[in-house]
Amino acid sequence: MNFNEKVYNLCKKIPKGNLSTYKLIAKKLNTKAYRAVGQALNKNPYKTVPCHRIIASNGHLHGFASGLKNKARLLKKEGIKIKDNRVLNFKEVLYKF
DNA sequence: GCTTTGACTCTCG
DNA sequence: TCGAGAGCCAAAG
Repeated sequence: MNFNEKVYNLCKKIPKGNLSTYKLIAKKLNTKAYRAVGQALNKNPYKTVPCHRIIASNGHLHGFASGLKNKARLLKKEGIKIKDNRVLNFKEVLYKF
């Protein structure tokens, strides 16, 4: 299994209503390639990967490809509060694997 | 095969 | 609190 697939695999494990960060994923993979994780998710070929559930480590939405508004609304539907591109209840919905 | 770039994060001033 | 620099890894040019 290559690096990207590991990333996708972990993302799919995030339950609905939760989210995670690049940092945690990289940590779980025993690497510090935070940026590589972002790259992999940016152009992930798998529709099954909920890439919108992955955000920056400080709970800030750091710029998604398909528009922050869209992703923010999507997350809201799952019970995550978004305001000004930031996750309000970040600590509560953070999934730590 | 080397260089650049990017949905990142940490540290320092 | 905020910006700049460094470190990290993979993919594209």
